[in-house]
Amino acid sequence: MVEITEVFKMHERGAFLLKDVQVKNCVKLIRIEQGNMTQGELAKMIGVTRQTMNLIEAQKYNPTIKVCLLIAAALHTSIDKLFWMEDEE
Amino acid sequence: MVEITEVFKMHERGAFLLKDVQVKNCVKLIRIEQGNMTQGELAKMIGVTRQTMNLIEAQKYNPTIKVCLLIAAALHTSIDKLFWMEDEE
DNA sequence: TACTATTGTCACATATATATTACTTTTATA
DNA sequence: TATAAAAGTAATATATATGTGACAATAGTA
Repeated sequence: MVEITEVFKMHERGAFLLKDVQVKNCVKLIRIEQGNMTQGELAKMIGVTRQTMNLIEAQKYNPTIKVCLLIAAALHTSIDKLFWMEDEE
Repeated sequence: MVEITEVFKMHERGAFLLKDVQVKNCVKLIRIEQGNMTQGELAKMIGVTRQTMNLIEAQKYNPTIKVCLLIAAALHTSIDKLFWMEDEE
């Protein structure tokens, strides 16, 4: 896992971070911990489909900040604890 | 401004939050405070266009978590400090 | 005032987040 | 084991985030 300060140094070297960085999340872990709700329940709470929630948990989507804020609220946590950046590969 | 706990109570009442909630941010304020860089400079650092950064600061876009994480890193802060939810209207 | 940098904005094109429907695979539980 | 619930996934459609190019409006500065 790359620290934010480390990622910041990357672009100081001139890299275009948007393409070099990959977003990870622990939504599934926290969903199970927090009340053990299902993907479908969480999805319904925030107003997206179960399939969308599935893809977000599988880290195949780059969700919008709106959806992320709603997930964080539903799981009683913060975005900073749910999503972070890693190096590509 | 609506507290996260308050927003959470909304969906406990059965609301579909995705359509009822609106995302606000203070990117422009923090960009000026943090080294007084321009929209164009910030955009280049994270690899989006100046126009995209302009629309994000004007709160006309619902940016992806990836872009938000990069903005937070570039501005030496966290997503939780840059983005929050408010009631529609 | 004049000149320049910065910001705002528009029209159009493209990529992708999300929805919908349906099906298979896995997990839990009787 | 058998059955159902949950999760994974695929195809297709739609909405929208983002890119590109251009130009107007604003702010800063000589």
